[in-house]
Amino acid sequence: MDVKTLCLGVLSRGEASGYEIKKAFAEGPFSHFHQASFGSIYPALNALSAEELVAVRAQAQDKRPDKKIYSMTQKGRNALITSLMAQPAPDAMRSDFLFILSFAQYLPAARVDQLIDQRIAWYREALARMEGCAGRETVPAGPSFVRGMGIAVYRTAADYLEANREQLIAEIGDGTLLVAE
Amino acid sequence: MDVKTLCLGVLSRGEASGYEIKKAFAEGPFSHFHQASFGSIYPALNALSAEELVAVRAQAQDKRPDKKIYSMTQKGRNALITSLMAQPAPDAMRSDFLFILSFAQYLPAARVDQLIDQRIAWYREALARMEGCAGRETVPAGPSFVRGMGIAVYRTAADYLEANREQLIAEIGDGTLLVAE
DNA sequence: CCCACATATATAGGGTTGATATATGCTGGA
DNA sequence: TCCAGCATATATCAACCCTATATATGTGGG
Repeated sequence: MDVKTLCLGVLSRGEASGYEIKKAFAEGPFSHFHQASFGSIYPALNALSAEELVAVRAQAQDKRPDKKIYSMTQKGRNALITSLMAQPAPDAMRSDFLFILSFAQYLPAARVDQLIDQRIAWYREALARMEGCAGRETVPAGPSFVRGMGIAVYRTAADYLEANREQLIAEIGDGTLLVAE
Repeated sequence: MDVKTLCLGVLSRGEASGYEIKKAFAEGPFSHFHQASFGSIYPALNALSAEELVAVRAQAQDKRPDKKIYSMTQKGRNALITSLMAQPAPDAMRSDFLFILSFAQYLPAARVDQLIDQRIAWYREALARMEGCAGRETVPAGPSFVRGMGIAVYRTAADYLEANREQLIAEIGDGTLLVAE
């Protein structure tokens, strides 16, 4: 699933600028299962535009770069459906947090404690965001299902950290550092 | 967390070849929270070798390329600890599956059904693998904690899919395709 | 009052993935 | 039995993507 397809997906929900598409991945409804950066979004929008899968409309702004508002064409809609029908790549998680924790026995207990604190806070914040954006208008079945899964998984993760952190801290004696300072 | 650090992490558990490191990310104990490909592992091992963070030992093999067995040096051990003490990058999930499902209302119900089937099977298989590798030898606190979290999260995900799939299928009428054909 | 942040687009540089190349033994289905 | 596909084992390249940076300015908190 390349960034071009991800952009088409966002645009299928309504017109948007590159900046707004970025926000959809940073904080919006796609944030818990896909991300994309400016460095890939802007070239992708140019390519989509060249292929006529999206249309551009420049909105002049005072003392700012013109806002380029993109909207999906019928051709783009067809291309999106085709991509959605293709076999999805296997899911992938990347977590420096879990990688680091898998070496917990070599780290100071205070450090492990702090990392878990931060991670729980992050999950709780994400959960508040995801649970908060309910209710306003009727949500279609797809987004509702996906959102529910995100909430269930995040809640499990946060609960696990809270339930098992003390045991982990207890088991890693502070004297087992690989390097003494 | 670049691939060099990930390789050091694998090597901290014992010497290994590039091929074996790849397997640790594809099916091994790191597979559910990090991945790395040959295209990044082999250059990373060369760089680590040049920096003397790992040592290489060539094992001649019959009618096969020599197996290069890497082992971590004390310098490498220090470098790993330093990396583990740095602030971790935020966790990220990439799931084409969830992206596609968030457009479920535009897809044929049979397709959605099939995708969920595949995904549940994938989770169950991963769970069997993760639960299976228990018991053999005493597992340190870090890996045990991380493994437990992976199991908890995967089980929640699989259970959610099984509990909510029928409702999703029921809600997406098959006549709402964006493209006929 | 100033620093940090939000808006808004764009690009260069560097890291990663996925596909491909090379070479061979083993195994399961036709 | 034969062959296709998979596992072992290393290596490289193009395509893709992320991080950091550049540019320009309004706004809000300390």
